[in-house]
Amino acid sequence: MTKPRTRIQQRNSDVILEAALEVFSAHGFRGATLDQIAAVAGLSKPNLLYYFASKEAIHVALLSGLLDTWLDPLRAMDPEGDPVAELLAYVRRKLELSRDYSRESRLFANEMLQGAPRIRAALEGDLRDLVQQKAGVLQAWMDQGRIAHMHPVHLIFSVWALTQHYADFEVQVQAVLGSDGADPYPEAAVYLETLFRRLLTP
Amino acid sequence: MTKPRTRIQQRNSDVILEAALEVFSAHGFRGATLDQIAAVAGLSKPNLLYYFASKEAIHVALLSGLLDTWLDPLRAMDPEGDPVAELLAYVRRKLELSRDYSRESRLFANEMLQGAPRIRAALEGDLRDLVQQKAGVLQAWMDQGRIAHMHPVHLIFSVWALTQHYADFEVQVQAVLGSDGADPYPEAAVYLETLFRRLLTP
DNA sequence: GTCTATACTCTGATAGAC
DNA sequence: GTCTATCAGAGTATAGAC
Repeated sequence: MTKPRTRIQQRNSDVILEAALEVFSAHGFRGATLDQIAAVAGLSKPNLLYYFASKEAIHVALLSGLLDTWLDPLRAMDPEGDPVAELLAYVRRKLELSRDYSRESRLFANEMLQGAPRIRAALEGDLRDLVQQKAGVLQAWMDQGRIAHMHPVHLIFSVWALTQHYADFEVQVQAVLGSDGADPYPEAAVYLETLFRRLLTP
Repeated sequence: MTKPRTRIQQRNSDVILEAALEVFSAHGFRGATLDQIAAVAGLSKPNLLYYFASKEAIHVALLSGLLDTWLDPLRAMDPEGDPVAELLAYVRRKLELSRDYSRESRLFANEMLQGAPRIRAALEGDLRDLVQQKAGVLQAWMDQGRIAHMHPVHLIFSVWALTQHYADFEVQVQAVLGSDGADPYPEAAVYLETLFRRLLTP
């Protein structure tokens, strides 16, 4: 990862990362080539390697920080708020992430499928800690009878699985929902709100 | 795809496909190399290419037929049976697939993430038709008041997303659920049965 | 900072002996 | 049918001019 100083350097760095996101998310790490990234970025291949030490370095730069963004909606879940409202807001924000950052979702999914070689430490550290902490919050809400009883960690998994599905399996969703290129997200938002409302009501 | 005649040919074909599944599911199509597959299969690289015309041919051989296996549990959902029981049985069988065929699940997920270049036709044909047909069955059950009202296609997506998550994001599930290498599937089975029971009850 | 040219490695596929 | 040896192409990274 480079440490850009000037505006031009910052801008080119950003252009490269944007192009790399496009290519890595669509083809995976090995499937992507520097030629493709350079073409999308509108730069020459050696110029990419002037800003980043290696292909691997570009990939790492993309992944680091992504997990944080990904977990922000969960972090935002307020123990002092209304349980059902907090959870529904979490689901809604997570679905918006899937819609607005679907490439990031697929990049992350690619990494998971391959055993998370580059971010396993973060999974077993920050991610695990945050989930366990929020699971405690959920458990307290259940004990107070404010939401229905269930395994709190699997409940969080459900939010992830159901929302990310629309980004990661976008092709399949489109193929099934029809020939028309209609946006499935409004329907999904309504559906998921209904699902979680029914699930959580004590 | 070769057409094996003798038992030895059949057996080597199977050994190659098993090795290829192992490697492709862990690294994706481009990430996998014939050297790796040959090593796992215990054969030489040219010998692989005696049985299959190319790397691509091995991959296609794996994918074709996989979709069928994957959809069998949905096909088995009986319009004449008890709605809630049929759906819960579907969820249970799908979760068992995730547990017993997690590599196949990841192979499939890899293909989806990259836009399903090799099976898009099947998605827009057989898959779409089956889902639409079963969505009709679900809709009828809802109209009869036997299960709660919701979007039937998204309901099917939910089954897929929730069950496949345990195979595709296995690393993350393990990382979060703990240091102990405990099997998350029994818990998941109980959790998902509760979830769908609550969701479906009118 | 950016480019052209190129070195070098990896990998899919083939040739040909046995 | 299976192997060793090898080719040809792709792809990462570097050298060096401008």
